[in-house]
Amino acid sequence: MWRNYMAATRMVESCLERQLQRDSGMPTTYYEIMVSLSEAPDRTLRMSELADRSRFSRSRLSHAVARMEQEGWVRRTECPSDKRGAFAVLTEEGFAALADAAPGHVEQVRSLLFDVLSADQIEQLGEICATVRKAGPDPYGPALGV
Amino acid sequence: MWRNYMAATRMVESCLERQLQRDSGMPTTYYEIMVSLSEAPDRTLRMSELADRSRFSRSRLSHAVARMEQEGWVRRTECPSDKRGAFAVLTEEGFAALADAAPGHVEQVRSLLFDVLSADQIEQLGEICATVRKAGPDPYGPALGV
DNA sequence: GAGTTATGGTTGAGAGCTCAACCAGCACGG
DNA sequence: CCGTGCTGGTTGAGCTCTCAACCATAACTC
Repeated sequence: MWRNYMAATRMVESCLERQLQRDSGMPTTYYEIMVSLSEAPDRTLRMSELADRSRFSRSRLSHAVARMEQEGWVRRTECPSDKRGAFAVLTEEGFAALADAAPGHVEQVRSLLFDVLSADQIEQLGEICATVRKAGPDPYGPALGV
Repeated sequence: MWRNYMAATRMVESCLERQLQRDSGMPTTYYEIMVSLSEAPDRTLRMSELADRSRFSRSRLSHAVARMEQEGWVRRTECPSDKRGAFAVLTEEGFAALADAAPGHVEQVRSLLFDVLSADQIEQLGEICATVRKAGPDPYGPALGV
């Protein structure tokens, strides 16, 4: 059962990663960051807020945003009220790239998971994931600040 | 529900990776490779066989084994019947390292997943994973030979 | 206010992964 | 046999991720 779990989750993850990389030239990480930004007011978020939402370490986010910035998808601006702080802003290009990537990605998710499961199973899986998530350590990641 | 799924599976994966790396200085990848080897007769497997079992690309496996070899956990030997071929053999040190790592890892799996779910849920999850896995592309990875 | 500690964020080195290119050795057709 | 194509496996470049160290600013304490 455990091996089944590993195999299944790995497969899903791997397929998603591959599809997104192939069709849109971005890792799922970046996709998720852009999704978070796109949902924020002004498509803008503090770096740390963004890190918390996506459950990424600050370091990881910093590297990622650096890369995305040079891709033209994101811009950094400084925070007036706290001079250490930084905002990340999703650019028009970024939004466009996201809009372009989304349908394929969503479709992949559907076809891998939702299409093959019964309504009951989807419900069950939701329940299970919620439980696991709540039971787990929080934050589970590289102790907050890293 | 989808976000729940992502959060939960990521959390599990991330915790496992971290625990293993911290306590035994190896990524889960290597752990799995060694498990496969430890279960094989003579703790020996052809590279390609090993790749198939762990669902890793040949390239990935090759890099991994190279690293593990210089860690002293694995040895390569050549195949007499097919001079292109190579065997990977789990060394005594490798076996010891695995034996050392296993309890903590297993405990982590239990505490993250099995302890928090009801027997029914575990059953359901098993069913779900089996379904997803069978429905997915096979092989899903970097088209066989890469 | 001055010194200390905490917080926001970045940086660099090291490690693993992917992808594409590659080199052997094998197998098959003529 | 000899070429042509497969198969087993390796290699190197480029990318992301982690971890630890770091800098600057903010907040707290006396």
